[in-house]
Amino acid sequence: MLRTNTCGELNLTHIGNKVTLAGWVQKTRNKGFMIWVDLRDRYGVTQIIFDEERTDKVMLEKAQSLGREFVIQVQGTVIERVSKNPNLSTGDVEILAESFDVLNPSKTPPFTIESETDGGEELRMQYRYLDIRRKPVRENLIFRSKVSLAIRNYLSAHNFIDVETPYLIKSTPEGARDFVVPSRMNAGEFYALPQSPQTFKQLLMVGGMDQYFQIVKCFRDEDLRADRQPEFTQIDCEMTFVEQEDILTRFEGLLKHLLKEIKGVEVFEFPRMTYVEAIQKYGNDKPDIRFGMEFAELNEFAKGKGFPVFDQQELIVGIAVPGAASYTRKQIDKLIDWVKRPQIGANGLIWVKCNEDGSYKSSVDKFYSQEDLTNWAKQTQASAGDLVLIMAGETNKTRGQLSALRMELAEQLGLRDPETFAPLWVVDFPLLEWDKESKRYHAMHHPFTAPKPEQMSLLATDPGAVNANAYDLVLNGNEIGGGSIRIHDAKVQETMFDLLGFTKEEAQAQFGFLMEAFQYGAPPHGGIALGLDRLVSILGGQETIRDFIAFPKNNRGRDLMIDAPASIDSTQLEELNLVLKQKK
RNA sequence: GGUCUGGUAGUUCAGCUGGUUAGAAUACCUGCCUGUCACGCAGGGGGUCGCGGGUUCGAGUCCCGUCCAGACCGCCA
Repeated sequence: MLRTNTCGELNLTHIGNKVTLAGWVQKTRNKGFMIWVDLRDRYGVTQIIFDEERTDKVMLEKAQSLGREFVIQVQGTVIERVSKNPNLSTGDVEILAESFDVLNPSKTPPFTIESETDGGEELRMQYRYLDIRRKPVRENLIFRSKVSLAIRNYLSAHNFIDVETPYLIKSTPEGARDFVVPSRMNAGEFYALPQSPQTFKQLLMVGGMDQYFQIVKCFRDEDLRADRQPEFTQIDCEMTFVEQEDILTRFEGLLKHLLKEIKGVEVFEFPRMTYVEAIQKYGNDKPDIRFGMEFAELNEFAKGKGFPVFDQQELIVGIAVPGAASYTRKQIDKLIDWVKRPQIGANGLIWVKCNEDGSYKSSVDKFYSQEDLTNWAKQTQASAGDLVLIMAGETNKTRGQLSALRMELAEQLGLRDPETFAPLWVVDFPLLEWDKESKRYHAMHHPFTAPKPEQMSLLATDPGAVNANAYDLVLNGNEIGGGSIRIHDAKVQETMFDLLGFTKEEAQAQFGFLMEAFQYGAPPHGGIALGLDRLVSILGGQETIRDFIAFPKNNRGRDLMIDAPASIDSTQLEELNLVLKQKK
């Protein structure tokens, strides 16, 4: 071993010990008569001291040349500090250096290796190995490892078996765009990287594995966001002989376990909300319920009073913003500008101030009486001092816009406390979704999702009205997981493919293996997949997942460090049968 | 595919309605400093203002194009 101790463990109990430490030079402080070196490793920082009285002259001089991020090995004695540093776990002691070696010098790093670095995003990604030396990133990765272990422990304790499924599989047109891998040995043919191990985990159930899990990379070739990477990690699970309730209970248990183990937070039973309710009350299917501001539909209280802007609209809907009645004209105008931005695309915003004296002041006083405004306030559950904000327009669009406004206001008002955890289940998703562009139904979840058994007959008459045994786990306004009870009957699966516009031949070509498997005693089964990156970042109190991934890609899918993707040479292309060979 | 924001010293940024030699902080280098820990003090080096074109007597600043980065919409079963 090149060291006897780490840089994070020495304290007063080690006084007098001869130790050898190895690590990176975080910083040197040179007073001439004395040089302090902060030596850093994964475990912490320990101060090394060289001084003109106790240190050999040659060594003192050599210590002057130590630069940031040099890797050194130091031998010395643990001594008590004259002036201690309470901010450091090792702050009571220091190492009086007796000898040291530079194991490897370092160029001056392009940004400071500090918690509050001066480096921008792009540079940090380009030199990610330096970025990972920084405490926040390092701790995020350690945190992820802890969460991951807690998940394995919980699932193992509940009899789940970890099984690996293949990465080189077959492309299917449903769902996200696939990443594709050319096959050298099968000219002109391609593998696809899995968007999820969906069919394989179902086949594991047919194979009698009973309860499966895998913490697994999945790949989707779609545009990225702060919380979306082209390759991401899922906690993929499937259970046999279960109903929806069994899965909700088990995975509610998992999240409770994580919150308790990792955050020390006790959460009681998760609320359940239907998809329809979520859309009506929050304008989206992943509501943040850490705060109120629920939607109130005001059609019957606002139409027919001679205000033309409202009269012609499909939906009039409002929210009460707590304590915002004191907003100035300027502040309100800023909100109106915000919703009018092309990203939101609203026409405007009607406001009502609920004054402390019980009166109302609004932007539409010309059209509405105090009584009307009282009704609006009542519907939105506004109390004195609140500001009611109202939007109107086409139903889906308006809900989406108000939902964006609700989140923005909550952000501004500090209602999105990262250390508060408000999980819930959203249930009863529609089975199918009508796609205007392709003029056909799409599976809302995926094509293997089972319809509600009692609605089976509707499948033939009114498929759009059928709900699925599908559910999402939502945490603080983020979808962190989703799943369903699956179809295990070959005939039902065939009907489903038919509804989704597959011909018999297409269904057979793409999913024949699955429908065949269903004919050999496939058991009822269902499952769920949770996004690990997102879950970890939310538990870690952050919005972007990138700093919980060791080597993430940027918003164009590039790895700035290794500079991928990159072109490949013509020999490789030829081998893969991607270009025609030149005749010689 | 679209909308928006940004690109100026190693780095993070400032630079007004276009006007002499483009600044600050930090990092880096040198010197000083008897207990530092965001050390302090004095000094120094460091710039093709992303790239290309245009307008102008004059462009970091205005216009067009382009590249790069970030956020969002579409997309993500």
